[in-house]
Amino acid sequence: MTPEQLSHAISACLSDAVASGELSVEVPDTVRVERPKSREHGDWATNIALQLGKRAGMNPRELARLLSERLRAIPGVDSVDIAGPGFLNIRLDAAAAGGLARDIVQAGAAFGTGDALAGTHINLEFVSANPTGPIHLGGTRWAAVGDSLARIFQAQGAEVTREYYFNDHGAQIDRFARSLLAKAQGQPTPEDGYAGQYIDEITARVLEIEPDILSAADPQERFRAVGVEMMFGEIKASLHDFGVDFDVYFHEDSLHQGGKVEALLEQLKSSGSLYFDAGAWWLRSTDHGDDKDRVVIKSDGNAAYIAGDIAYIQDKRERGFDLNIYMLGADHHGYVARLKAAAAALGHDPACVEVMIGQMVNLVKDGVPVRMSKRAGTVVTLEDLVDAVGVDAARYALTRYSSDSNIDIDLDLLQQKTNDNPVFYVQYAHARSRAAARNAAAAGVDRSGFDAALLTHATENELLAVLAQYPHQLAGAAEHREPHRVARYLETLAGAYHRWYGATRVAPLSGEEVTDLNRTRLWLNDATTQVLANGLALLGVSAPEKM
RNA sequence: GCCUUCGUAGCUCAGUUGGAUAGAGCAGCGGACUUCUAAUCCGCCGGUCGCGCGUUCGAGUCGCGCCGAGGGCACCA
Repeated sequence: MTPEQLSHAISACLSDAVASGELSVEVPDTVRVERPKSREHGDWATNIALQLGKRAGMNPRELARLLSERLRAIPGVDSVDIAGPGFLNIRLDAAAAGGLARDIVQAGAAFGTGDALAGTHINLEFVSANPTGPIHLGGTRWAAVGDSLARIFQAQGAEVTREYYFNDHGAQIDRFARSLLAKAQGQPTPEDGYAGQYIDEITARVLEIEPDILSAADPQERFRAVGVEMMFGEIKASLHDFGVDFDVYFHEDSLHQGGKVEALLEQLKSSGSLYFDAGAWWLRSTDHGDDKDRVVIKSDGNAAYIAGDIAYIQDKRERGFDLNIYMLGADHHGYVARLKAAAAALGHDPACVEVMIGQMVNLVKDGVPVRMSKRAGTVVTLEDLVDAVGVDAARYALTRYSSDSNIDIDLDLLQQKTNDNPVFYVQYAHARSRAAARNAAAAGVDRSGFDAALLTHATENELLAVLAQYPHQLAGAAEHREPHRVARYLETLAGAYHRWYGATRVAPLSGEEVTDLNRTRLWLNDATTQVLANGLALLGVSAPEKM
């Protein structure tokens, strides 16, 4: 019996009590069932009596008593105790708890998935780094977190489009092109230009493709066209090697081609969505929490940058997305209000725009923060990180922390102490369970028999309980947009598995006969393998057969 | 000044939407492999949850005010 099933059973008990007239309260849709911190408090606990006591006008302990009598009658429930102010502590019999092992194996990759987001079309925009250089650590964090989040959404039934917005329209692209041109001409980096080894490399490659580029009519334009395309290629390749592939690479330039932005702005002007003041046209972003309204059309008649954002949202809506999520760095948190205001001006519900603000990744060297500067060429890139620790460790390290917290990356430390990375703890649990299965097979243990009542060891009770929490953890990760919950859960699961492994055996000792206990434990072993694999897949981390 | 994120063990961080005695890893100390992987496990040590009020049966979690750290506050893109 899973916590979900128990939750439903408790709801049914509440409804029954209402029907019999012993209770008068609105029965909630879901009853929260938790794993108590202390094992003395049973397998599962609920505080539902405390929550409903006031609304029902009843002493919580009395309400708990009504519930406990009904719960005891449910098959699989071993005992129900009332504790403290009205907690219900529930114990299941081993057979009821152990059935989960078989359920998980049979569900396979589908175990843990849900339908909370079924039918929802989500546009998830992340990374979106300017094509003026390689992806740095900040972008790498969003690549890992964003891709994982996309996988988590899909596991809840959503249709997800991973989108990358290329800012290839503005002045920073010109600076990039000027930097390439200057390099090719043997001149120093322009005042506001970009420097770094990658500039040298891109320049050299452009010259290789177009040897006569410097004598072209407009060499800077040629460098812009070829160099930017080359940078796109580099970025896409790095992300692909990182296990992140976008469905759509959206070019800002495409919004401006054919006067689309201008036409949309005219429409907004005439519909009264923008207002005119002091020679400029403004967006009412203060309605959505901004400090001040934002200029959309400057007094010189040109569109401000935000005009592109407005057109972009409109484009996304026209492509049919219910939910448009922007993953931005903390240095862009001021964009939240204007993006929501943009949606509102277009006549959309601002709730269709959701902005996730993630904190910064800092580079640390010998315990001292180091400023990363693209122009100075001191950036640490996605490729640097992968070269140092590999894709699995890099993705895991970036995904296991809440996006709300800053993270410090010390490249030297990561290189020296890779074994401290918890990813190995989780991966090892998977590899170990696979080894246990191989050995079991060699000893003649198969899954022909299953008797859940045999799973009585304390570590088995614990492992089953942790396994049972996976669907809820996954749903929470999707709901809160927090992939780190999956990583933390996997660490807990790996711990429960390692303890079980140390305390029991799947395969019989040599000379012993294969029993149903061995077979049943193989189910439990394989169930753990499955959940570890399912969770690691959501993080984009491999689940090795051997380590 | 305003907005925003953070402040939990020596260090890095969780904390299941307000529950019972606040957890894990690392670091430190002490144990466990003549049988499925010791990249593991067990034990010990370690806390005024930044500070103060408030909300209520109950606060690390919610509200307000301070203190401290990071990031923002353009008719730039």
